[in-house]
Amino acid sequence: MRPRDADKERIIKTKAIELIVKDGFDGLSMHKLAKAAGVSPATIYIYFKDRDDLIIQVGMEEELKMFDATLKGFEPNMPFEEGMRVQWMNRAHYFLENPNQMHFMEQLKHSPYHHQIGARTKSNFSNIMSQFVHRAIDNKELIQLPIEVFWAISFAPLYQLVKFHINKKGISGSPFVLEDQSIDLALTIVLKGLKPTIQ
Amino acid sequence: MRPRDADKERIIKTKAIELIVKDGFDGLSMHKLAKAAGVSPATIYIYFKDRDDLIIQVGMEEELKMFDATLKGFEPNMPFEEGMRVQWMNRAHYFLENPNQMHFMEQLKHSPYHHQIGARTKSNFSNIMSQFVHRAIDNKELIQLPIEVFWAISFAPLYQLVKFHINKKGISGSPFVLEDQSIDLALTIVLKGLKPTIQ
DNA sequence: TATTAGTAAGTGAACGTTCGTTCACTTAAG
DNA sequence: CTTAAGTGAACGAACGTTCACTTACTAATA
Repeated sequence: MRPRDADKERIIKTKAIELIVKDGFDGLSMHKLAKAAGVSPATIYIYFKDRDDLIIQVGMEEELKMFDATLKGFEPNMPFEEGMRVQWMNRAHYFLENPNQMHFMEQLKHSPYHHQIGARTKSNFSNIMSQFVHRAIDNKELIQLPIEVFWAISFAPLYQLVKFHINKKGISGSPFVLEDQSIDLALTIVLKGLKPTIQ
Repeated sequence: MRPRDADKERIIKTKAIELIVKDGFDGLSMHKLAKAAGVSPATIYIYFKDRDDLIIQVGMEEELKMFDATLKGFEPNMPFEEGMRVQWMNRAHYFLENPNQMHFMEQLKHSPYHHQIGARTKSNFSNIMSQFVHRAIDNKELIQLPIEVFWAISFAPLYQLVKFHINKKGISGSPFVLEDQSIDLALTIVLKGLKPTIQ
């Protein structure tokens, strides 16, 4: 029997992300995707059940890739500040090197597809983060707070900075480039807010 | 001559937001919108040039409404902490009371339409914020930082918390409800990070 | 005040196009 | 030879938009 061409699935997924980033979910038609990937429309249906399945599979894969990149060199029992620094740098570099993926995931996150991608991919990751946070609180390296508040303060600023960078525009539309120096500054401020005051 | 029914435009815009929130930009078809609004498809084209124009007009209107709500009781020469508190509470309440609008704007912000909505609506707002920030820095109520870093740290956490609330899910998909207490805690942490350390 | 002419609001059906998906078929590798 | 990969053409449905038409209101006229 004839084996699958391993590249086909890869290029379909890649082009799907490109099309979505360029034109939104509106812009992802199976005909356009087929043309962009250099395959027949029917070929896409060998790899994916339908359009929704394609989007969800791509979304799940990208989410897992991002979690992987995020956790590189990270241990939940690391000292708080060190762990935060590893996470920030991992995320910052991954997103800056993969702007398409970042942009795609942000669109996905705010679309109705987000609900269908799931708990399964996130649960392992959030267990690790939960361990990290609770250990840091127990060690008095981090003030006591709900995990969502921790998350919002810890990472939302970084995501916002990366979004400014990817859009190449800051507030009011002025040109913006994210430098390591700004990442450092932002992380320092966040840590200052999160660490217990020494008494 | 026959005057326009003022309600028609209103209901078309409202239903457009509802449809986009429910099904994404994919889900906004002119036929579905017409049916939802109880008008003929052709009627929509009396008020809007085409589908893109509709989305952009709705987006601009919502952006202006949000800026308005945000700036209620706010003065750029307010003391830093007081100004921050006003902004946080304005935004929090506006979004919590208008979850559809919030959700719509977040989808818009991450879509290709965002680029077409404009500098014009944002520039006035960001001038005011810029004044506020620079005055606070001059007064040593706020450490020196680029406006984008300020923005990311100041407001991205609030937006993230509101998004958790609107999705009714926190990290790892566990149920989440945003309480005033968490908003206060988050703001306190943010302020602690942003204010100069007393020496 | 009653009538009417003028005009833009508003419509349902229809346009051509593009959509997601399938099918009958060919190709290539085990 | 068998089997699944891969195809181009074709399907009905839905898309954005327009058009010929009716409706309802204003304002001028009588």
